[in-house]
Amino acid sequence: MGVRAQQKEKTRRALVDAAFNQLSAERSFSSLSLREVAREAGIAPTSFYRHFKDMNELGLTMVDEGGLTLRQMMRKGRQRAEAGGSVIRISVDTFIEVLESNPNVFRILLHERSGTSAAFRAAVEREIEHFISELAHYTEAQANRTPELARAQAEALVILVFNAGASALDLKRSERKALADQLVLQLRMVATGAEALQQKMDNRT
Amino acid sequence: MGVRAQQKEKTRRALVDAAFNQLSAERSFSSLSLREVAREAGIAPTSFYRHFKDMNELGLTMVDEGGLTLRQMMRKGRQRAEAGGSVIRISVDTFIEVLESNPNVFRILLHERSGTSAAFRAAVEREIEHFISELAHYTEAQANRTPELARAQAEALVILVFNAGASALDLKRSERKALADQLVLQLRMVATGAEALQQKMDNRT
DNA sequence: AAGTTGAGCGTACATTTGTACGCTAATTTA
DNA sequence: TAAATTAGCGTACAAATGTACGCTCAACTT
Repeated sequence: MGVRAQQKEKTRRALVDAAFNQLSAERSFSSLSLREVAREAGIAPTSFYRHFKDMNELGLTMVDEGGLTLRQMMRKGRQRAEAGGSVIRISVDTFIEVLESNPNVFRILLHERSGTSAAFRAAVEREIEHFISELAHYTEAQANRTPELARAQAEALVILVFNAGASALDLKRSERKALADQLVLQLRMVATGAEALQQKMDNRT
Repeated sequence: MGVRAQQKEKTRRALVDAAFNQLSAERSFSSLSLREVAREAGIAPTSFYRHFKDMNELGLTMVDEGGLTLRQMMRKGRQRAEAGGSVIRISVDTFIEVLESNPNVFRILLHERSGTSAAFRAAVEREIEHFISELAHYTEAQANRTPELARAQAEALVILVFNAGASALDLKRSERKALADQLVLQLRMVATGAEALQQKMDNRT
């Protein structure tokens, strides 16, 4: 890669990072202005356009990138689970850790999921869908579920986890422990219930 | 109430209604400007302040009012369920109807739940909490659950329902049917799972 | 009847925003 | 080496926003 392309990439990163850094509990992506992001990245407002068509394009980039980061981290955590122990417990703990080290990635996904732009909502849904289908395949193989049931189960699990994540963002570290415990209980409910429904169906035939 | 107070109340309503009417899939509350709302309500921008300290105060009013509306409608629907039939199925159908006739009430709750203002998030959480505790009490009595388990179950149910609601807002009527079916399945999972966990606990003693 | 209150208005202003346009200077290409 | 490309900048402008201020006049109070 030439010197020029390298520098361009660097500036682009600066923009993405600037945007991520400006996110907080009080500041959503859609409340950021192009000028603010450019200012934080240390470039002139008009230079922004050399990298993104508009703020929307930057936001979609962030969603994609964020979703990828999250999935990579969760996958790493899953390897821990293979060493033995409760899959649910370990996954929840991993999730909380991921959440704590990437709160802003999480925030943009959560907020734009119910956001004002169809493109954003679709992008977030796509990321969540990745989680769901990974999990559904896992469960289908592991627990011998009907595809339909596996899908419904996986979706329920992911939704509960994400929602707990949203709550966790507003909690102190000490309160997060209780939240995690309650989440584990709920996930067990779903898993147990899915198992029971599956057996009922199997016995019918 | 005097003529004067009556007129004031009327204008206040016009403001609240104007704000609700401007909400849509493409327009969130936080993207509304004070001037837009005033314009739609047919008053001068500066007159807005005779009714609300700022847009924040208007928004909180809308959340409270919206939550109340939703709960009243769901309660009415529950009476239908008492006539017999699956509680879950009837509740889900009621919910979809409520959603369809009040999409904007729903939108503001969903969006501000992950919003940028702590006051908003707290207000929405309060409304959701109402749903959860109503349901938890119902389950505790009906199905003889531990308070802890009843709470976890109720929370899981409400979260799944709200999330399905968020998805439903983006769907055509025909696709909503499938969504409702999947939701029913998930709710049954939780209910069945909770029952199984409860029995396991009971047998331990 | 006289005085007070307050809802609604119009004017005004400082800020912030997105973006069009044309320039510069360094890198890349030929 | 000469020509072409392009990242980044500065200037400029129209549009929109929140809100301060002071006025009016109908409704209420005394």
